[in-house]
Formats: sequence, C-alpha cells, structure tokens
Amino acid sequence: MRISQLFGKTQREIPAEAEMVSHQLLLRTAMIHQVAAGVYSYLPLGWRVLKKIENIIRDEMNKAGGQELNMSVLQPLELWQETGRDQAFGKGLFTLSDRRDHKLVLGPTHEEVITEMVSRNVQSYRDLPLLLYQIQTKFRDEPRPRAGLIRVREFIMKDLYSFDVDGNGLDQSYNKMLQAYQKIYNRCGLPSLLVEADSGAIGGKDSHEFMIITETGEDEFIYCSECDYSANTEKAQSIKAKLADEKPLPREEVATPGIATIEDLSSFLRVPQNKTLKVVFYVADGEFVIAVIRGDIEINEVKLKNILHCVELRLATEDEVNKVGVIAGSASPIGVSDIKIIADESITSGANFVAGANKPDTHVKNVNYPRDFKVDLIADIARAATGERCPKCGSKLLSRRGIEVGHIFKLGTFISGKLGAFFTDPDGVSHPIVMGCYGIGLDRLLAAAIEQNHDDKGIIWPLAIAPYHVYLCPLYSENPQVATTAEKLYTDLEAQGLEVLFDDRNESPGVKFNDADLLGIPIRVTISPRTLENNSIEVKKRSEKKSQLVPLGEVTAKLKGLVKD
RNA sequence: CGGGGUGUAGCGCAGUUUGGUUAGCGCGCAGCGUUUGGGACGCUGAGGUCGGAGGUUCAAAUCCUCUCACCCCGACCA
Repeated sequence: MRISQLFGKTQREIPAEAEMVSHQLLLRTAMIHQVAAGVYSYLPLGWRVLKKIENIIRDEMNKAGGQELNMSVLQPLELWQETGRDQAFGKGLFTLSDRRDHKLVLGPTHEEVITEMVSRNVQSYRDLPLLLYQIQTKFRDEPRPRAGLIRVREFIMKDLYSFDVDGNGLDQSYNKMLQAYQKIYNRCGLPSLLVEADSGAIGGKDSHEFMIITETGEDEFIYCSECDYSANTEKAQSIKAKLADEKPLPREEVATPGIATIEDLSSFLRVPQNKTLKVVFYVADGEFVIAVIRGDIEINEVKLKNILHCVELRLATEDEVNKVGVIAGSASPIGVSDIKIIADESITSGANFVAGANKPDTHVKNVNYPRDFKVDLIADIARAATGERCPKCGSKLLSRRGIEVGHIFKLGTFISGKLGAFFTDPDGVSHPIVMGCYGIGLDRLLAAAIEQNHDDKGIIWPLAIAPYHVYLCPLYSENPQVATTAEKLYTDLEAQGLEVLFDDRNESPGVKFNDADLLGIPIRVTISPRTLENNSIEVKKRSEKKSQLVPLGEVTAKLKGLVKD
C-alpha cells in the first residue's frame, strides 16, 4: 500500500477527548473514527489489524473443532422473555419496534437464538457434542462507554457455544476453549492471565476471564504470591484476618458531632478502623436492604447482588434512607427489625465495635454481634484485597490491573431447559443439553494490544497483528536511484508475500520516521543516497534501537526471515 | 442515573470573568520557490451556523433560560 493513497491521515496532536493511550494512538493513527459515544468506524489500517486478529481467532476455533455460522443480529424480545434474561440485561438491551409494533432486540449475545436453533436440529446424544461459533457485531447499551475501544456499545465479538450431553462433556469443551484462548492470545503476541470470574448477567456457574495486564486496565484482579490462584476482585473469596476475642463490655453511647465517615469516626474516638462497623444502604429490586461490614473493609456489590438474587442493586438515595428512618452517618443495625440486614463474615470475630446509634451525631461503643443486633444473613460480601490470605494455599494475595479480553462460562442447562433444547440419551431418556459459552471482544483485544505495546513515539505492533510487516521508507526520493530502488523493492517484497506500507510521500525524513514509529510497523526499511553508496539499505525493527545495513541483494531474504520469526 | 468537565476551522487552543469594529494563533490543507538521516523555511491563499433554540441589549462567542452532544469518576462487561 502506498501511503499517498491510504485513506486516513496520522495526527501530530493528541485528541483532547482521549485519555487512555490506546484511544489516543488509535485516533492519531487514523485507525478508528468516532461516530457516537461508544460507537466507532474502522478505517483501513484499523480494519486490517482487526481482520488479522479475526483470522487468528477463526483458525484456533476451527482447530478446536468449532463450526462457524452466522446468526441474525435482530432477535425477537420474546425469546429473551422466555429465559428471563431480558430482566438480567435490563437497559443494556438495545430494543426497537418493527412496523407491526413487535419488539425486537439488537443481539448483545446469542444464547437464546442459538439454543432455539439447536433445539430444532439436535434430538439425539449422537448429535452431540457441538461447538458452534460466529464472529459478529454485538450491541449493548452500556451505561458508560469509555476509553476508545475498551468499552463500547457496538463491538465485534467471537462467540462460541458448546453443547454437551453432561457435565463431563462440558468440562472437556470448556477445557478445549480455555486452551484455544490461550493459543489465540499467544499468537497475537499478548501474554494473558486466566482468572476466576463472576458470571454476571450471562449466568451459569464456573467462569473464567482472560486478562491482559496493564496498569491502566479497568479490572482489578487478585492473585496468589505462591500458588496459581487468581480471581477477579469482584469474584475473589475474601478471607479476613480474625480479630482477637475480648470480653464483651456494656454498650455505651458517645456523642460524635459532625462525624459521618469511618475515617473521621476512627480518628475522633481513637479507635482502629477494624474496630468499627460500617453500614451501607442499598435498594435491591425495589427492596431496602442494609449491609453491615467491618469498618476497614469494602463491600463487594457483585457478591451482595448474587446473595440477594436480585437484578438491580444500587445505593439507596438520601430520600429513601430518610423514609426508612435510619440516620445516615450514624446508622446502625441495632434495633432495626423490619429491614433485611446482610452482614459480612468479618463481624463475627472480634468484639466491642463502635457502631452508629441511629441518632444524629451519636455512636455506640462496645457493640457485639449477636448480643446487640440480629441479621438476616451472614455471608462473604467483602471485597478481597492485597495482603489477605489465599483461599487455596494461605499465602499472601497480591493484586494487579488488567483488561478483560475474553470470558468463558459454564452455563449448564438453565437456558436449554427453558427453551426446550433436549436430547435423548441411549436409554431413551430426555435431558436438557448442557451448555457453555465463550466470548472474545475483538475491538477490545485490539485496544489492549496497543495498551500493552507502545512507547512515547507510538505503537509497537506484535508482528502477527501488525497492519503491515514492513514500512518502506525512501529518503530524498527525487534522487532517481533512490526512487527506482524503492519502487523495485516495493514490487519485489509484495511479490514475496510481504505486506508493505510504502511511504511514497515527498516528506522530510523526520516526518517519515515519526509516522513510521507512530504507526508501529514492525520493520522499517530506509533507502537513501547514503545507504545506496554502500549498495545497501537500512533495516530497523520498531522494537529495537539499533539498525543495520543490508546489501541490496540480500534484502528480500533478510526481510522474509524477519517476518517468519 | 448521580458527581465533575468541555463544546470557537480537519486537529490543538486563545478570546467569555469586565458585551463593542472585518473572531484570532499554532499545526494541518492548496499554490509557488528554497530545502531534507528524527515532525524544515519563506511568500500567497482557502477554510467558521463560535454545539443548538429562545431571550436581554443600540450591540452577544461573551449575559440569562432551555436544550443537545462528547469526555472523566461510580453502577455494567467482550
């Protein structure tokens, strides 16, 4: 490709709206163009990268035994109502009405559609197992699209669905996918990490995410310093150090004027934060709920949501809190009887906590559970944190940030059961098909690749997903020898199957080199009168500082070798 | 949805507080010339509904009201 013909121009300046590096670079290299919040178009360069990622994924899916198909983007809302997942997805579903006022959704995922289709085509255990997938645009009306391609409302996903006769079969399919995913990330040049995850709105039991580690990632995960345990923070089991037992003392009210936060309370009363109780108000599907946890620990709302089996969980508003009659800032589970109270396990060890008094500007010392208050349920609703003990081996836990670039789920039978996808076993007995689903967001993987592979000059593409292999960069191209050498090399390299971006512009060396670095093409080939004096050209890898002169006769072979590595 | 912010040329910005002539600057773009191993220079030129609507005023990018879009922080997730 000649740069002079390429649609899309590089930009010197960082677009004001872009904060994340991948977002900035995607815009500066003209790989994407924003159409609306969380909606982007791809320009040729970006689309090439996406296609490379797509082909790697397709190849690995096929190798794992997957069959590619393509399903409709439009889906009847009724199908979602049958599984109840219209509720779970809630406002995230893009819905529309047709001319007959039939409600349709733009597919955010395809469990319903594929299961319905599978139910018509699978009757016997002999038809199973099945691995079916597609690579297709998905729509989710995200509450907050952000960071360029990291979180968008329209995105390209590879979604594979597995259908098995039993849990054993599901485990095998799941493992196949797990390994295929690892191969995909490796082939893309992106080391990934497998972490345990919550299954969220998709549903199901076991679930793992694939993380690409970057400090700017939006997900935090916990991992063990010794063993292989790792989990998304929202999923990670939290094992808090137990507090020493003490003799329970009599309750005692203290005035705490103007004290509303745990930090203030702790310093005002000179009590460590882990000797206080924190109370947080939520509304779960319309029901007011109180969560109680030790003052030094954060509540994990994903766990809380799962325990409450609710669809929507949000913090209660001030009005709602007032209406219920608890006093924000001095709230307390003491004496509360008609509201559901969920408490974290952390309140069961230690004694003589400081808690609110449900009176303005007043707290209570020496509060003890269960002596002083009752709860409806004790559970792990705590956010795991660095420094805690590993639930598997007891070693110290650490945390890192990353970008979730893949997520796999053991769905089980809850969708097939509801949609009537059954098979008959060898004994003639009917069973629901056991399902799994496996997703990769291609756009996000692209963004993550940049997030992980860049320097202050621009992108450093891993060879396998680079838009082009070679940046052909003639300097002083009005020099006839430079021009003819460049043209010939361009033709030769393309004939050899190398993908060449030919900077045929009449620009200064600085402009060309800077664009080469910005675009991040893995190999740069410079031709100038200076190199031609030595009957050679200069070859430089984007990932390295050094360059080397290569005799003209050896260039093609040399570059072919570099691209193979 | 709650909190914070920004909308002026393709991009980055100034001007808005304190209303006042033809709305500026840099980059980029077009033409000509000189240049060229890390974002060259000169000259000439094109390019604007100042996000939108309404209002106040002799006069609005600037003040008021409403509205839209986008970005950032939280709930969501590939």
